[in-house]
Amino acid sequence: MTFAEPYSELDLDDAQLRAYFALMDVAALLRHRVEQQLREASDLTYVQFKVLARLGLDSPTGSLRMTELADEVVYSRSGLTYQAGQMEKAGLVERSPSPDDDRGVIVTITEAGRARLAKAVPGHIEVVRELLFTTLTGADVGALGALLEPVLDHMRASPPRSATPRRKSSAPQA
Amino acid sequence: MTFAEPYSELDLDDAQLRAYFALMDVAALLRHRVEQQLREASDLTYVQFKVLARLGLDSPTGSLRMTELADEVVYSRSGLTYQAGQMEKAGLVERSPSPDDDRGVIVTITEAGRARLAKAVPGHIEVVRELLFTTLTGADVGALGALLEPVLDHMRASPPRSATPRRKSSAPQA
DNA sequence: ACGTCGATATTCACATTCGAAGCACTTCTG
DNA sequence: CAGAAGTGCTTCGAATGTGAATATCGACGT
Repeated sequence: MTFAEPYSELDLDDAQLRAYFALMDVAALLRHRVEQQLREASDLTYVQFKVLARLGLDSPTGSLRMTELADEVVYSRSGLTYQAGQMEKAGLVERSPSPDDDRGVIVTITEAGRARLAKAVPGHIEVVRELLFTTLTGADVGALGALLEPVLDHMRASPPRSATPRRKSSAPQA
Repeated sequence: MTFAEPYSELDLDDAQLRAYFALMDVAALLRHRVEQQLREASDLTYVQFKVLARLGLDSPTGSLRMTELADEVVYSRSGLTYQAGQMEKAGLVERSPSPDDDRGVIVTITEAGRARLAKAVPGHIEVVRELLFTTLTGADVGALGALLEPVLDHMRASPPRSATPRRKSSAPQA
């Protein structure tokens, strides 16, 4: 895959293309495999796993607001509403109105949710270790993280989009 | 997010967790932004863009078999059938029976498809450059590719799954 | 206090994807 | 060559995710 030729100024060089494709493909494949493993071993989606992990491992109280979860796990509010519904039906989480803010909803992991999470974690880790880390040395892993974390910060900081600032277009005609 | 505590043996160390999450989050965010940009600028999906790029830039003849495309772009045959249908309806590709193999189908990019691709490429590159490459030096880019490509090879080589080889289970009692 | 604006969550219609089943053709085997 | 097994693609049903529209509530200025 080469975007070459007619776009000289805008082109990405070969190393950039390789890095870009490798990144996207590795992540997509890894996610696909992880998803399979979770489905078979614990009947969970990757998204559901992330929700449970966030609630059960990172939150002292075991609960978080819908919005906060949505921003981390999915790219739309409605997507989380759907998943929260599914997981509530399955008894993995509970929804309750926020005490401070009457329009807020707080999601809390249940005991069953914690159990499911505990059941899922080892297999999940196993897949990640096998697929992602067997070919990487300890130094590689450190380097990879060091390379990607600034990128992540940059992405989170940059505005979602709108107004692609085309260089010195004094007045966009129509 | 820490998978720590009760899974000592199976745990991932901190550097591994950070690399794993950074990788997944960077890829997910990048894909989301790219998808937005493509949608707005050229009314294409990421998947559709990949199909057009593969056909229009990598293939001398501008055509490939369904299966080949499916393996690269999506994780199921039916998924590609759907997209091929959409793109054919939009006039971006054509489907014709394979000469060698009467059950095979060959997808070919049309002139309109090439035009759409040409229209989409610069903006796509712009987003990738801005989001992924502004914080990386030339050396970083090389390192990232060098780190990830072996991983990709490893993943593609390892069997999709089935029979999780549990160490020395002499006979699976079914 | 009132009205406006922004934020929160949900509902709805729609698009995309997957897996299983089915069809048509090819290849292998006897 | 005939039957069996395998391939390539499509159809179908179900699951998931998104954005737009909606309803409710909080914050703020007048």
